[in-house]
Amino acid sequence: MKELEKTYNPADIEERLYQKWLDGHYFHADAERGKREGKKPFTIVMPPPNITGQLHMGHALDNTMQDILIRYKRMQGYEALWQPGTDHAAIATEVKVIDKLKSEGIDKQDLGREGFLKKAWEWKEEYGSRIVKQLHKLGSSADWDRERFTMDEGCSKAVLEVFTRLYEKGYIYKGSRIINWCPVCQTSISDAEVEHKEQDGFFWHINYPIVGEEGRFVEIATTRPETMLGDTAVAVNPDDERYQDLVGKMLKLPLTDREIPVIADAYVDKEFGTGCVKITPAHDPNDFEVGKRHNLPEICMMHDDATISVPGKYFGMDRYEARKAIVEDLKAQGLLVKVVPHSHNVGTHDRCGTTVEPMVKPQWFVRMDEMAKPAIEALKSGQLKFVPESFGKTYLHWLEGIRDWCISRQLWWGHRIPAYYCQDCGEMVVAKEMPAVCPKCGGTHFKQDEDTLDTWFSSALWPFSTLGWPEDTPEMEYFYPTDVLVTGYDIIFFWVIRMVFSGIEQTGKVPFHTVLIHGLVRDSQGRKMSKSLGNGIDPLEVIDKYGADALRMTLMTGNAPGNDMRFYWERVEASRNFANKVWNASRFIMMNIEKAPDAQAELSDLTMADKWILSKVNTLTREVTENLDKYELGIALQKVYDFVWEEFCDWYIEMVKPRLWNDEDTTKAAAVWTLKTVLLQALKLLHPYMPFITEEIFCNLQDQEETIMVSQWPKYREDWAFVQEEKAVETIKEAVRAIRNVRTTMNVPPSRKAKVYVVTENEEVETIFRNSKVFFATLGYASEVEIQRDKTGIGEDAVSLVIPHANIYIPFADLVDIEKELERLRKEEKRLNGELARVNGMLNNEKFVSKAPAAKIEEEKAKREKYTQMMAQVKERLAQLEK
RNA sequence: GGGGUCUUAGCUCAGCUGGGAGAGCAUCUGCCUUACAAGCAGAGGGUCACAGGUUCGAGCCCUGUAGGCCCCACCA
Repeated sequence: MKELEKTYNPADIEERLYQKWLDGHYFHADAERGKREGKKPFTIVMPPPNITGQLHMGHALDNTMQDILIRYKRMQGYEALWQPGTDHAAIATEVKVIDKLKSEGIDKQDLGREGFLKKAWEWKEEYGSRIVKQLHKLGSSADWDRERFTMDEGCSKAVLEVFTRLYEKGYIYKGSRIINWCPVCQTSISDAEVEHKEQDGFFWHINYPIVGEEGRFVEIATTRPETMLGDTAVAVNPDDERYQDLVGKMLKLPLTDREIPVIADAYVDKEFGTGCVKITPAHDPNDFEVGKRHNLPEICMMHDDATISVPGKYFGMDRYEARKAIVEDLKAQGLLVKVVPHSHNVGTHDRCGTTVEPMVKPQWFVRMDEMAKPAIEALKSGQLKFVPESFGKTYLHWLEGIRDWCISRQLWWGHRIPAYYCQDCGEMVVAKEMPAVCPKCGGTHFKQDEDTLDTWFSSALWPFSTLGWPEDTPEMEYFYPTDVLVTGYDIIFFWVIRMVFSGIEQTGKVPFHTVLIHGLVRDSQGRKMSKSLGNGIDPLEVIDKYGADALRMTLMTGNAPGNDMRFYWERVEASRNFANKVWNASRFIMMNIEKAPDAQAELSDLTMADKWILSKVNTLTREVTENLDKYELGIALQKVYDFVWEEFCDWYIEMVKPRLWNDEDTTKAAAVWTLKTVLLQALKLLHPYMPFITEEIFCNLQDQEETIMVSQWPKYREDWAFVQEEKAVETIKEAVRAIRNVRTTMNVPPSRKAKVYVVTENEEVETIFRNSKVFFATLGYASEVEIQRDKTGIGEDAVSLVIPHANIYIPFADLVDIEKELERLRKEEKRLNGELARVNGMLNNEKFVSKAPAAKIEEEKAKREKYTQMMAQVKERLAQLEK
């Protein structure tokens, strides 16, 4: 056993212990071993962090929660697999690599696809493991032997398998649809990647001249005048009396030489704007639908970078530049009726903030209607559960209104779409490998589709692709479906939903039964932590300064599932203080173990105090286990905290000191045994939250087991439930608190000891106090303690305290002020009066007595008895003093 | 436009199936008591947003109101 430092210094132990765990392969889960030993599997797949990522507070929270669950289950004897890995993060990485190349003076296009991918892989090799190393510092007990990457061989194989299967089933198709286009990233993006932002803009009212009717116009209102270059109609509501005669007429499209028809479509809201809507099928999703219904031409009027592509004056202008020019020209021609300020929602790309441009392009889509159904059913039937439950509604709402998923991206970094085009006849073949011969023309030259897949396509397969699917691996058989998925509410749409329907479709099973949702970690003022604001706190800095345990604890205290939390240094300090408390309590115990190194004790050897704390830690064990099973991680931690600090340190350790200091004491061994036993058990309950400090102390405290990580999670024991002793100690605590309280109010310093008389006629209470004299001495600053049946020998100059079934008298001769005594007693009388009024109110209520549960009634009756009895004592004492 | 969520002590937040309002920090008063001053002992502080309802009993369940936050949505 080593001597411990006076204060806990995490930096001294964390790295060493993590290395020990790695060397001991404690993180490793094994399907064969699990099966052989008849263990139940417990599996969590880690949300793969982007290879471009740096550990931030969100990761720290997410992974701490997972680590807590995994460590807990591992200690409970499950074969616990925490499957880690990283995500190739298509756009994010491509952008990073492009930037890096740019700084070296290299252009992506010059490198060509092959050359670029080579650079991208180099980038991945160099930076991809950075975040993994950072996760180590957090103490994450993931099975790093199984670390995967979304673009590794196995995951890529799974992607090919899923793509070809879905294609054959008709669930993946290629088509020319209107999609969200990012003009800066130059790629299509999915609906989920579009973020709607309220923007102040204008409503431009423009007159479109009616052909053949000089001087007559149709007034339309638009927020995007530049798109008129792509207009192919103007629509009115078929029931709109104002415009009945216009339908079918032709309009001259200003600034162009085109004429477009007026059509009638129910999509138009008569009440909104002018009731006339310009239709631009190629640049607006609604107009696209209208266009389909009316067979309108789709005129694409922009290049991929959102510059104007129609020949003429505006050609090559940026869309906003063109807007200005067009408005000016309309004004000049007298066609601009008015400009009305108008705020509206604009879709932006969530990665770069660019305003998305709807475009019609040939893209690949996943049909969602059929696959959404079982995913909805999974939640409704209870096979899938969200914690907290309300997020289930978010999930359902999205799935019920889901549209087809655009999965193709015009990027190079990612899984290339396995579609091959015959260079002779143009036939398209979807296959896992490039075909040798064209099934249609027999040609042998093929070219693969240039597009890659949405990065979420591969993440959607993560729960099974990482376990070896599509192969029949032992891991698939044993660990799948997984158990819990832990993630933030911000990626339910991106990831959780797609994993669920992919899992059901490919494996026939819901990939996990519980989704544990957490909120965002915000700054002290409640703002989102962000790079641009510079308000982020780096978890690694917190670890350096206060240790990983303090960071983890800070993230878990007072945090309820799904709720955002604020992070600030004072909270870390509080956590650090707790770690130090645990450290010092352990230090105290170790110093005393030396006095009885091999202390063994039977339950019958234990004193009242020993049994009390044993009973307390036993109850704690049951409650913490229940809370953890319900994913109430914050509550469980709070309970361990309260137990360790208040019950164990502030009361039990203080109560036990006299026994340790007295060489004659025959119960010393029992005390040492209890201290050690209770501490070890508390450490185990705390270990999932604070793995490092608990491991260090555990190993210093005993030498039977080499790590707390795989020690057995404690169980509730009937033979450790000591009801009587718990009650007795509570009585003593109440008495001690009353004494301390009165001493403080009277300004008596601890150094001034005083004799304490306890007067009681209750035999049970008398026995308790008779056996507890020492506690009055050490905890209540008593010089001597007399337990007696009456007031013999107690002068009138004593302070008196009323506790249940007893009076306590402390002679403070010179300090006693009768007036203050009376005041104190009257205050107590008032309090008791209030309590009695409440209890009587309930018990005198017939309805309460007839309807409330019997146990509740008994409880209230017991209280009434207690308060009545105390009240009698107070009254008696008051009467004495008032004389 | 729809949906969700929050409103509890000066601040930040817990509060499990309804049964006498809690923690941390901050404040005030004493203590360097041989594990810990990153500590010990004590104290003050709350019509649980508001209004109704259900119930013997509501911070908790239901309805409405006000305010905050979030998500979704094609009103040009």
